[in-house]
Parts: sequence; structure tokens; C-alpha cells
Amino acid sequence: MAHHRSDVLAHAVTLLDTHGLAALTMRRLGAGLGVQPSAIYHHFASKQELLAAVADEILVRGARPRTADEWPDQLREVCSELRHAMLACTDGADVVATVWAFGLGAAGPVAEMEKVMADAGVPDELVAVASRTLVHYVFGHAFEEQTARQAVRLGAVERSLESLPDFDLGLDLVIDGLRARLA
Amino acid sequence: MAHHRSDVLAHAVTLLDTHGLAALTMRRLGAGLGVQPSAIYHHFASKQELLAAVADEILVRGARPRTADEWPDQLREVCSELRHAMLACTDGADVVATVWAFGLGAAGPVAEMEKVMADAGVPDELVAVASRTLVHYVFGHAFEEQTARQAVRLGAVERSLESLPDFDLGLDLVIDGLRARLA
DNA sequence: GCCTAACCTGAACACCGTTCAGGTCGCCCG
DNA sequence: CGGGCGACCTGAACGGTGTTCAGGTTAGGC
Repeated sequence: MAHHRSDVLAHAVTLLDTHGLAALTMRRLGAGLGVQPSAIYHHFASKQELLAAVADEILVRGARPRTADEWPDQLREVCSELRHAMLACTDGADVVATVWAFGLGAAGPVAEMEKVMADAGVPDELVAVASRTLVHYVFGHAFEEQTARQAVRLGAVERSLESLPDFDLGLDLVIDGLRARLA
Repeated sequence: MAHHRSDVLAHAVTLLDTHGLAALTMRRLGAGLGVQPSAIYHHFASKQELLAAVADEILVRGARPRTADEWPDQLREVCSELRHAMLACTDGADVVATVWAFGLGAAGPVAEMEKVMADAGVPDELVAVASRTLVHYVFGHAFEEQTARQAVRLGAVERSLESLPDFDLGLDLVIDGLRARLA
């Protein structure tokens, strides 16, 4: 029974979600599909490319309709969607952030943020800075939240999840800074 | 010739700086010390623990004297030191950010930021949020800058380093947001 | 001079990503 | 109808990885 690229990708996301990034192995992925590890290289040139596709898939699955019409709320909407998409999948933040750092993915949300700001009349050089500041914040927050949650669940480190800062409050900090700079 | 924990740590940092994180292997580290890989486990319980010590060492080496007396400048000083400490070592941002996400290190700079804000009269709940927002920004920016620079140097990805946002400008965005919330 | 603790050996275990020559199957085209 | 071609896969191997463990060596204090 032959598989398609999409089958492999879907199985990779499932494996990531159910057993974490450490378990997302070419061997395990092949075994789950009833196939040799080397067969996967017929669909993806490398594990890096696989992970990039997985990251994109995670973001696609987390897509939601846009409803806000003021630019601060639009920004919050995009950031919130990005965060929830990553948190919805085990180690999702790790995968997406790593892939994005290599410049291979997650271009969608960034472009969307930039468009929102450009439409709001934010100067170009500030758009680039602000969008990346927001992305850094969202990735950092999600990565930490997810890692801490997992570490606590495994009992590896005792660390109060209470101390995790409120996502929206930190986001407003940046947005307020941007708003102040517009006046 | 017997080695101490500090010898192993120093060699690990050197190896990281000269050949990158991928080359920081128990085997290579042992070979560099003229020792079997298993000998390292007499000084560090695991590679994770080694990396945590390496991350702390990177931050210690990047320490600089404090000179500012206004809280926004003090915040900038701490963030700048943190950033430069990570950038001074190959893959330093990766190591420090990963270790910190596991809750094992980098507590110093965070505590320092919190103290600066508390002394400036920032409310407690805002201190926690703001310090983490700043840390997320610094880590995200440094990690991206370092990764992109390395990817370009290897010719793996063509990506203009010009597009990297100015660090200080993004930092001021957050600080301005914090300032606005104080009034 | 013994004993303890620090330090190390050498081999093994169970994995990992990746490569490669070759094999099988279904579909399209002449 | 038959040949060929491309998609898909096999099975073995290569050169790594972190980690464990029983046992050996060596320096320093009582």
C-alpha cells in the first residue's frame, strides 16, 4: 500500500502530538506507516524539511477567522491564533520556533502582522521591528509555557506554573509601546 | 593527569565557541581532554547538566559593570549585557535560551531586571510580566540573529541580514509600553 | 602503610539521520 | 497487448550519538 506525502505528514503530526518531538524519529515514523525509515526520504529530502512541513501544518490547523476591525485588536488576534496553534500540539512551539529561526517557515503570520500595521499607518522601519518583536514575544512565551508545563508533568523540575506571566498583558505592553510611538 | 570540573567546563565552552553546538559532543569533549567520553560523567551527571553549566559560564563571562542610574537605562543595560554575552559565543543564544526554558539557569539577569523595576515602583504583577517579556524579546532576537548569521555564513539560506530589526528599537518599544503603564 | 575518594578505562547498549543499489507495482502510451 | 517509466519501497550498511557499568589506577590524609 503506497503512501503519499500528505499521509507521511499527517502521521508525523500525529506522532509529534501523541509522543512529543523526541519520539518523532524517522524510524518510528516509518514503523507507524509500516514502512522502512529510508522510504520517508522519497517524500522529504531530510528531517529538517519534514519538520518545516510539520510546522506549516500546525499553523494551518490553527487558523481561525478574523473578526476585529481596530488594528490593536487585529494584532492581538493574529498573535493569539499563532500562540494557540503552537500550544495545541505537543512541542508545537519548539518545532515552529526552530523552523522559523532557520528562515524556512511561519512567514504567514509575520506577513499578516506587517499588513495590519502598514494599513494602520505605521512607518515601514517600525513595522519590521514591531512585527519581529511581537513574534519573538509570542514564540518565547509559548515555548516557555509549553516546556515548563511538560517539565512539571514529567516531574523533572518543580516550578510553579502560577508564575507564568499572563500572555495578553505582555502583548499589550508591546502594543502600547507601539501606540505611544505613533502619537 | 586528572581534570577538575572546571577544566571540563572550560574546554566545553572553548569547543562550543570554536566549532558550534553540534560539535559539542561527549566524545569530542573527551578526546579534547585526552580522556574517554564516560569520564565526563564523573563531573556532570548528564549532557543537559553540562549545558546548563556552559550557559551559566557564558553569562558570567559576559558580565559588565553597571553605570546607569535611571531605570529605563538600567533595563537597557541588563538586556544589552545579556544579549552580548550570548552573541559572544557561537550558538550561545541557543544554549542559554534552551537551558533557561527548562528552568535551569539564567536566573541572574531576570532577578536583576525584576529588582530594577521593583525599585522603580512598578507593581509586582507587572514586574513579572515585563521581565519575562523583555527576556523573551532578548532571547528571541539574539537567537534569530545568531542563527541567521550562521545560516548565511554557511550559504545554506540566502537571507538578507539587513532585514534584522534593530535590537535597541524593539527594546524601547517594550520599555515605552511599560512607561506608559506607569502613568 | 593502608584506605578512601577522586578519577579514569574500555566495552557495550540502544538508539539516531542518512545513503544506496536494487526491487516491485500500477499506469500511460504506442 | 506489451513495454517502459516513474512512484514507491526494501534491506543493509555507515558513522555517528548519549549513557551505563564493572573494574582499574592514583594521590592524599590518618
